[in-house]
Amino acid sequence: MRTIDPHMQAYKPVATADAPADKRTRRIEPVTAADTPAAVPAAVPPDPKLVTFVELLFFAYRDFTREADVVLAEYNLGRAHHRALHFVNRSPGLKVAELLDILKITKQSLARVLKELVDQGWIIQHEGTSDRRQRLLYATEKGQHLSHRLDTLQARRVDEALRAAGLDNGDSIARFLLSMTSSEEREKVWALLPAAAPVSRAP
Amino acid sequence: MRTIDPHMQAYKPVATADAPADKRTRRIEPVTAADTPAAVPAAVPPDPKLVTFVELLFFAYRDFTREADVVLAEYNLGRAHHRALHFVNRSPGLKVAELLDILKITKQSLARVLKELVDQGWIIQHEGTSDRRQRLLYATEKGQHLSHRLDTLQARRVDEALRAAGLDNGDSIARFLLSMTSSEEREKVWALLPAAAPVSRAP
DNA sequence: CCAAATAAGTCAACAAGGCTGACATAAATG
DNA sequence: CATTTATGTCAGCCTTGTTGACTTATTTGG
Repeated sequence: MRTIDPHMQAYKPVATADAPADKRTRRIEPVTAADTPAAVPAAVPPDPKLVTFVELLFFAYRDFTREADVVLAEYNLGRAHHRALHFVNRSPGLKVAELLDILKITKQSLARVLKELVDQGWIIQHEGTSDRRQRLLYATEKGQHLSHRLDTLQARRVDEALRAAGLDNGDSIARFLLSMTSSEEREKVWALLPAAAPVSRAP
Repeated sequence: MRTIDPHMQAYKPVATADAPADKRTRRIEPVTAADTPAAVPAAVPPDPKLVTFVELLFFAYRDFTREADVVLAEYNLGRAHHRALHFVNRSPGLKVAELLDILKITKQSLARVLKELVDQGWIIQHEGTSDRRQRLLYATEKGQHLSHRLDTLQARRVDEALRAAGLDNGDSIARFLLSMTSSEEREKVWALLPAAAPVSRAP
């Protein structure tokens, strides 16, 4: 089993074929055709209109990220570097632990990327003043320039899309996207957004 | 076939001056501060409000995909399998070439994933009727069930987000997302969407 | 009719960026 | 002073991308 979360092992084979299957705690065993017979009443099919949004999100993200990739490739950097640099530049003095919580990757994964960013002079680390164990992260001038360049590229695309969608004010879209984040994360994401953010109060 | 690599090159030294390296894979000297001097007029800084959308898109996608991962892990499947299965189930009889164009990955990458999906009975391939070179892709009943389950999961999240954003009708969001796709791709994406799709005409 | 183009598959090697587990170090804290 | 915390590191593995160089059927165009 692939491990996404440690607690995933909890899913264990359930019931026999005639066990009433709870939709959310489904079985695990390699599902054969017999496991999903026509006899099991098919759940209400997902609204095609809603599925459209899922697909649009995929296509939007697919193309959106590729644009920055081209620039990053000039410097032999990848998306992982981009994300780290962006959030560091965005929040100067960010702690490593905070960055980890934003990116939701392991510290070993981040370490590899961060090491390259530091070695190549995109990011510098300063010892924390109140807590000298901390390595506060700052984008160098060079790092700020690159981050700025990438931000501009992506901001332009967002701007064009907002206009194309006939929206001078994208508040509804911001609220939609914020609501798409996990509820447990929403407050943190909201807190991270700039004061001028196009989202009002979190519900 | 593919011309853009989303992942970047190695940190390995490339080509001497007489070896005309591919533009995309050329190793570039570490950019020093001198490469981005103040003399180059600093562009207008990106609107923080627009950058917010970039971040929200990141967070939304980050959490959105993790939800399906949990289900996929039960079957030892990954996101690559999910994407392939989804679009096959969505368009029964899809050609391999079409799927490649949707996913924007190489056929070698797809082959690996597709082989597993076929071997494990999620997808079957039929010889094309008009063109017998084609291997038309269909989700098996089992594959349809899984795809349906994942779609339902994601559709529910979209639905909740639409409601939370106070939108009974998400047309503006659909238009926004469609506009976020590359202009060259937009027509194809639009054509793929179901008739009931919440987007009117492409401009 | 046959040469060339096309649809798809395959082998081999490699890169990027995730992951786990185990351990190291310095500083803060009770 | 023992323990916890913030961070770093080594070693190895997995998924999913990539290139390049073919092969096999089948269709198509001259």
